Amino acid sequence: MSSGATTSRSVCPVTYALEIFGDRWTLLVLRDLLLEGRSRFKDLLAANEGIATNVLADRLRRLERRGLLSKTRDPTDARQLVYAPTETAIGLVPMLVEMMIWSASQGQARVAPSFIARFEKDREALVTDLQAEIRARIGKPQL
Amino acid sequence: MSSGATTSRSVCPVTYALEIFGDRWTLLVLRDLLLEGRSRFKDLLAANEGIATNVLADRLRRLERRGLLSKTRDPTDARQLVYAPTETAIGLVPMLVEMMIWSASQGQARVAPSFIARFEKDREALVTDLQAEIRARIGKPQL
DNA sequence: CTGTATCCTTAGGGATACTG
DNA sequence: CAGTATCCCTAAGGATACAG
Repeated sequence: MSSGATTSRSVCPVTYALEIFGDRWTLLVLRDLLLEGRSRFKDLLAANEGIATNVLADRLRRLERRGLLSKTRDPTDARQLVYAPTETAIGLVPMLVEMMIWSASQGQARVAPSFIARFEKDREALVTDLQAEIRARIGKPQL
Repeated sequence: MSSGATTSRSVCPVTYALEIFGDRWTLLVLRDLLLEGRSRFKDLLAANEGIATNVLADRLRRLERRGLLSKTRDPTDARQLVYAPTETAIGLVPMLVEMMIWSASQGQARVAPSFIARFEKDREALVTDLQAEIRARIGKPQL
C-alpha cells in the first residue's frame, strides 16, 4: 500500500480527475467529508461499509498530499484528529451533485426528494448552499 | 474478465454511480463516446492509450447491459459496428463537464480556453449545446 | 483513537494469439 | 474489423495484530 508518487501530468481533464479519485474508495471518503460532515477517522471507518483501516489511512494521506484535505487536532480534545476538506475539495461539490442527480434519475439510488426539488428549482443555489454549509461546519470543526 | 451480475442495489447515489463507472476505464470510454465522438471499436482502442481489446470489449458490454450505449451496424457499411451513447449516458454530460472544469481549475489538465469561457458565461447553455451536438452526431452515426 | 505493519487473496488488467 | 480466449501477473484491497 505505497503512498505513490506525485503522478504523471495528465493532459486530459477526465484522466486527471480519475488519477485523484478514480478508485473504489476515494470518492466515498470525499462524500463523507463533504456531504456527510464526517471528520474523524473512526466515523469515516464506520461510514463506508467495510473500508479497512490501512486503506482509509492511505486514502486520507493521498488526499492530504494532493491538497484536498487538511488534518488538524481538535482544540477541545488534543487526542482527536480532525479531517477537513480544503477549498479544492469543496470545488468538487458541483460534480458530486451532478453525479447524485444522475443516479437519482436512474431510479436506483435513494436521494432525498427535497434535494431533488432544490436542484430542479435552482441548481446554482443548491450548490452554493451546500458549499456554504461545509465552510460553516469546518469553521468550527465540531462533531 | 467476467461480465458480472446486475449488481447489488445501492442506497447511496455516489456508490451507485461508482458501481457503473467507478473503475479505471469506463469513464474514459464514456468520454470518448460522448465528447470525442468516437463510435468504433478501433477508434476507442486507439484513444485510451493502451486499453486492451478484452478490457474494451468488456466495458462496452457492461455499458450496453446497463443501458448506457447501443450497438448497431453502420447502414452504409454492414461490416462496421457503431456504438452510440443512449440518453442515459448523455445525462452524464453535466457531471463530466463539472469534472473537467474542476480539473482545469487545478491547473493540471489542458482544457480548451474556449470551453472554459463558455462554461463561465453560461454553464447551462454549454451543457445543452454539448448534448445537442451528441444527439445530432448519433442521429446519423457517421464517423 | 489513530493509525502501522503484515500477510494473504483475488479481481482487474496487460499481452498475445486466434477467429468469424 | 471486431472481437474472443488464454495465460499470466501485479497492484489493490481484506483481515488482523499491534503500536503511539
